[in-house]
Amino acid sequence: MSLKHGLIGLLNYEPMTGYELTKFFNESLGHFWQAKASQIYRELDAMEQSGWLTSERVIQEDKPNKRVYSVTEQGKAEFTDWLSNFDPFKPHTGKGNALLMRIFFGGELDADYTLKLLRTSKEYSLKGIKTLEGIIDEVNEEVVKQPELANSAKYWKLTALFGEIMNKAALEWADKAIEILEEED
Amino acid sequence: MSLKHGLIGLLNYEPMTGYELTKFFNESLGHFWQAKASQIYRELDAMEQSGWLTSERVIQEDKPNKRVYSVTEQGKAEFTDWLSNFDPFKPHTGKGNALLMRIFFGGELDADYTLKLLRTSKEYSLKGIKTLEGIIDEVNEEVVKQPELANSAKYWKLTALFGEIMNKAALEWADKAIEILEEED
DNA sequence: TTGTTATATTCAACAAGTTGATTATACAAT
DNA sequence: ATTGTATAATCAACTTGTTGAATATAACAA
Repeated sequence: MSLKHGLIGLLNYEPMTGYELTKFFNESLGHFWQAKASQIYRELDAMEQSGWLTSERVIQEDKPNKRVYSVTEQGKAEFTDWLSNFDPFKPHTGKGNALLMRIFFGGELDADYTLKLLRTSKEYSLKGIKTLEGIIDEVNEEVVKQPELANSAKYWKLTALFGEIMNKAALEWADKAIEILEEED
Repeated sequence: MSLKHGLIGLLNYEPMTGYELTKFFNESLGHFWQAKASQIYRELDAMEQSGWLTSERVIQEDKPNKRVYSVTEQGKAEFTDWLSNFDPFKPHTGKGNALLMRIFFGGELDADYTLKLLRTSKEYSLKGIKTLEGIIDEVNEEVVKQPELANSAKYWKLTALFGEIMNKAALEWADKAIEILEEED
């Protein structure tokens, strides 16, 4: 799971309450991953149980009291571990985009690491493009054998085309990202 | 949920067993949505409970016996309903891509419907591009205020750039798809 | 005869995410 | 007084998805 790690990543910037985290998370990583407050509070609790976080009750007078979470050494170790161990070839399960989550926190590690990530991601996209072109060819062959499928097949190919275009875009992005990271040396 | 509807969609082509469905699903829609056999059998069971499917035990001599699922009238109604009611502006939760799932089964409806879907999807992408450009601007403003964020911000912007490029690609895809669907009139 | 592959299904446990309501405090505006 | 808004957190129920094993039948090959 990466949500937990995304939360640690943000708490690493500065200690926060669940309330603040919820807003911060959805504002910063929100364009590729959103989480509900109820889930975030639950994860926070679980991470405290695991010893990744500690919390402290802060009494307020102008507002309701709050609980501020901080990352422990163990939590930091876990985060760095998560950040630096990524296999883009392992089909990413779950909802969000674990690659982007790691890129987001790229500033915490050497630029070299992110560059490596991006280059591996390019290979992944290249592989995807080939697979999808293969799928389109297969569908075309099927239609030769069963011409009555032609109409349905048109739509099937549209979804494969989507994948192809998206993989090409991901490739383009990785190239631009590499350029941006390399240019300022 | 769309997995259920994807399964009905395939069963609509022809009645199948859970075993066949699992393979068929992952081979056809697999490039944007994958499901494990254990989940598919569970959904099949749930849909039979809901009256969307009926099943029949088929005794085989050369192979283990099997259970063949067929779509009921109620299931077909549910499927058509799902297919023709889609709000691309409702942030799509869950894992797979519900838009693509609908496009995949576009052959079951008027081409006009899919065209409408694609045009709405374009608006959605356009909106996304603007939002992401806005995010990049905001991050840049933040960096002016807090120059020490510059390094981290570089990575944050990389994720926004990803979103921007992806949305542009989705736009490009929708245009091509519209072209393909329109050309053969 | 033993192992392998393909067919076919089931199940328990867990992890992750969503819905929606509820509770509480405090300030500001109407 | 009441309504609205922001802050702050909690909870139960449910849905969706993953892991991984277990069970069973039969063909086929070593």
